[in-house]
Amino acid sequence: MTTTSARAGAYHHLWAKSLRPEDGGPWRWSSLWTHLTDTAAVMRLLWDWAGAPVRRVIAADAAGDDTAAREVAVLAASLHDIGKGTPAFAGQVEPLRIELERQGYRWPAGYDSAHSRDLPHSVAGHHLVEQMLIGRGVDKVSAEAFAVIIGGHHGVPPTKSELNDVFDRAHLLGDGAWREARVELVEDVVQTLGLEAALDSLATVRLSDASQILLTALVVMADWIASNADLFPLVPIGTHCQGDPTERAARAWREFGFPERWLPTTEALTADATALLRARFGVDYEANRLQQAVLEAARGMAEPGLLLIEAVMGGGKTEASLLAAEVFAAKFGCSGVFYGLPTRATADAMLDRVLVWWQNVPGLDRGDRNIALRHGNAGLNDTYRGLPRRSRRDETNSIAASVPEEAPLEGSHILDVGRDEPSAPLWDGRRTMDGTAVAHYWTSGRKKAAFADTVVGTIDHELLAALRSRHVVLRHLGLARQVVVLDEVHAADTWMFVYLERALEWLGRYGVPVIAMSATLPPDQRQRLVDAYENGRRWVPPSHERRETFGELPQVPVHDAYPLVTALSAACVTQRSADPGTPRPVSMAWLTDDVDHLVREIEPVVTAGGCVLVIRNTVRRAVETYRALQPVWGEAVTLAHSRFIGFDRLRKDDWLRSTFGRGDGDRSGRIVVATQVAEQSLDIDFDLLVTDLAPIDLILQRVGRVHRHLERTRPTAAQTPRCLVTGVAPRERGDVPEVDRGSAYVYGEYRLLRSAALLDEIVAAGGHVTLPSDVPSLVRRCYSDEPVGPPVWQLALDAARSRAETEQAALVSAAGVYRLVGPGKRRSLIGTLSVSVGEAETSTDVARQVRRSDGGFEVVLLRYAVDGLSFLPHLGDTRRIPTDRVPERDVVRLLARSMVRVPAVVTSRPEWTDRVLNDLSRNYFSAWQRDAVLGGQLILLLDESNCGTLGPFQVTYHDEVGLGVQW
DNA sequence: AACAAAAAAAAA
Ligand SMILES: [Fe+3]
Ligand SMILES: [Fe+3]
Repeated sequence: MTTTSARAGAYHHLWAKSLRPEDGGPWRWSSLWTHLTDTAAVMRLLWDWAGAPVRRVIAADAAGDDTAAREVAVLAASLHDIGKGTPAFAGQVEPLRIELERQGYRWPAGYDSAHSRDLPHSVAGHHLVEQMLIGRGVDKVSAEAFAVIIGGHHGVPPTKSELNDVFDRAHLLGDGAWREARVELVEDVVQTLGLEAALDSLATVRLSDASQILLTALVVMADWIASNADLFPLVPIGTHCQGDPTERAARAWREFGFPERWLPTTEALTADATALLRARFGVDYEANRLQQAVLEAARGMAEPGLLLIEAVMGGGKTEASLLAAEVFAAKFGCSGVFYGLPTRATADAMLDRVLVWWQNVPGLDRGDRNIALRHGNAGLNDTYRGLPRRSRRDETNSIAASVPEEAPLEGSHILDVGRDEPSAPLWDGRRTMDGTAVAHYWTSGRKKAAFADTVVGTIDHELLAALRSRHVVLRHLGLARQVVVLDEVHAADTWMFVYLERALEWLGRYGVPVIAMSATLPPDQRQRLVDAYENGRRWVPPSHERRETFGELPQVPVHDAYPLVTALSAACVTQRSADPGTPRPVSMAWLTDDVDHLVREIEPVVTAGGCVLVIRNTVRRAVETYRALQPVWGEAVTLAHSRFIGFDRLRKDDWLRSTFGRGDGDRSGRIVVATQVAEQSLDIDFDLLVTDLAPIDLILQRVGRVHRHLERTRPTAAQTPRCLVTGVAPRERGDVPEVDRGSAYVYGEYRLLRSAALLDEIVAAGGHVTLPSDVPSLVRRCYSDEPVGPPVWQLALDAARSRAETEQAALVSAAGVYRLVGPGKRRSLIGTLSVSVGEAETSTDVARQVRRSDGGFEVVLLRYAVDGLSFLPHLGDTRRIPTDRVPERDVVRLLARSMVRVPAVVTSRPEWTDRVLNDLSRNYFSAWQRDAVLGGQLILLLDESNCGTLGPFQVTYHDEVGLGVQW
């Protein structure tokens, strides 16, 4: 439906998109007018999708007027690519440039299409819009706050210096015909969409930083939709797209088939807890005390806030959190849930449970509901892949998902895309072996994942909202629509906590209800979470020059209870405790750190048919212990740690679960030697526990593995649950312990000494702890600085403390370099993602990551033979693996399960790193790079005896011992 | 020259 140039006015020849002809077909294009009006019309539709919380944030800057706020959003969308109306951009495509020249446009002498990079259209657009607003009498601060949405519509807002440079590049901006055309274009667009009032409103609307972020994200999303050539087809050059933009957008939106957002009912606000539980999860049992307490707490929260649930694993927390999430969604208008977990494996498991809830939870919405799984290997999850790929409103109710495409999009060559932008992404691409960034993960699911109503993923996807990274605004928009649930918060280390706090500030600012679940937290961390959320919530409209005075931050009472439910709402903290369950006494004792003593303790238990778990703090110690026990007990000894390929880890986890889980496993006489992998979420039970000294919370977590299943009958030698703590050099009673060096590296000497002092106390008092009632006070004391231990320890404790404080401070400051600025700190987003070279080089620990990397890295472990690559033989798949193309799906899956982490030693010196990377670079297969799972992965090849070389190191792999690195 | 576990990484 096109005709030859129907519209008068030279501005109609400005272009936004062009399509390079394939096989010599005619050029196609989209005029700037078309693209701007399309994007603006899409924005009007997106406004409803955005949901109440997002709209409230933006409307607050427009005197609470939702319609006025929407029109500001539409205006921003209608101007987003105005920077394409410049010689810098418009000269890039020859045939379009020739047409423009015919219309009277002129290019500066010596213009070359490479000049477009000197003035990216986003930066030009920011400049033009800011100048236009200032010309209309808008003050500079408000003008910048609006203009930066245009400046940031490609994911990175411009910096001050980039904006200053525009003044020196006026020739690329263009005057005369260019300026006139832009003025006419804006007039036409504004009139077409009825945006006159919105334009006038900018004189009084000063957008806050939060609104700037959400509006930028909405513009990006509208732009992506309006740039989809299936929904908004390009037309042959010389013709113009016909039809009313609003109608075009409405048709496109229907075709797009985006599921209607979840509109929760008010049922959860009043219904009985047990009735809700049964209806949402299809169970027949009654709601427990914790679930009731959580539901009550959520109902009692008048404003969006933070709900902190400290309780043991398996206490019905997941169900409790989703009931609370439904309450919040009903109260505050959230469209779904973000459920964040610390690992991909736990996220995979959670998807199944959240799916049940998502299918059962009632709503006023009709049709499908959107859900996404968000983590690196989401594409390998069968549940996720099994969900319908696309949804249409007229089909029956089902869950729709955005599942990654099998293969990257090929054959389309949209030319304008980012052509005038520096090509390096803000994210440092994966370091590849030939030194160039080739890490192109491409899946259609990835981008859509942020837009799903409900998302299950790794907690990283919440933490990433606090990282200075390209398109971080999309993460904000996604989360601002949701109730955020974070599980196993205690697992966050110092580095992650830095990001967790900042992310909570922003969530508090957006009024996003947050449910955080954890084992007992030290009071200090509890307070910091509350402070972060509350600090974000306390914002001042940017039009107010003076900062309003708020009261003191609410203090969280120190309450040694477990389980404990802490609720922050409207600047008030309330706490509830729930039923702690059956008290479990466990006897605790020290054990001398050598093989003889260990054997002597294990022997009677094993002989009597019991089973033993030995947890070591380092892989080295675990392997040593395994090797020492094997001569005595042979096959009865099993080793578990993280330096196994995924295939073996799954195999071992399954075996652990079936052998030591509930039910009758073949557990008699068995010994498991493990690192911290056995501390994680496995529901396994042993008759005796031996553990290295660790911070007390982790010891208690490990203690949770001994006599975990109360109903089980035990051998006489293990009638009482016992935990033996070792990993400390022999000492006289009362002496300062000398902790193992590796343990000190992992946990820090200070925390270990404090933990040892508490254990000495326990032993001196009879050698018993009672779970869970003793947990809170022990955790509190281990993580505070209050005096512990006898007087002779104090010197050592003080020294260790000051070292710990120095290290902690260094880590926090390194982690903070790439952290986003908090809400309310800046008037505009200008430069908000940039980090100066000076800052970035303050320490070698500085990294643009939400988790600290230790220098180790993952490799795919494969066997090399003359006729090609194959899997390690014990995987039982003898196929040769093709390297000239992306292998079949099941091969890719097995490749993903052939991954193992190489320890950090190999990169502990730059010269080794170089040699290691050099070795790995030989196994670079360009055909694999376009696969989402394989792209950028490092490959390590082993010979027939499972040996390989990595720079100066020899590598071995054994399916029962794991990866060994020797030198 | 020793030292866990865990995750991330495309655009209009
Ligand atoms: Fe653009
Ligand atoms: Fe655009």
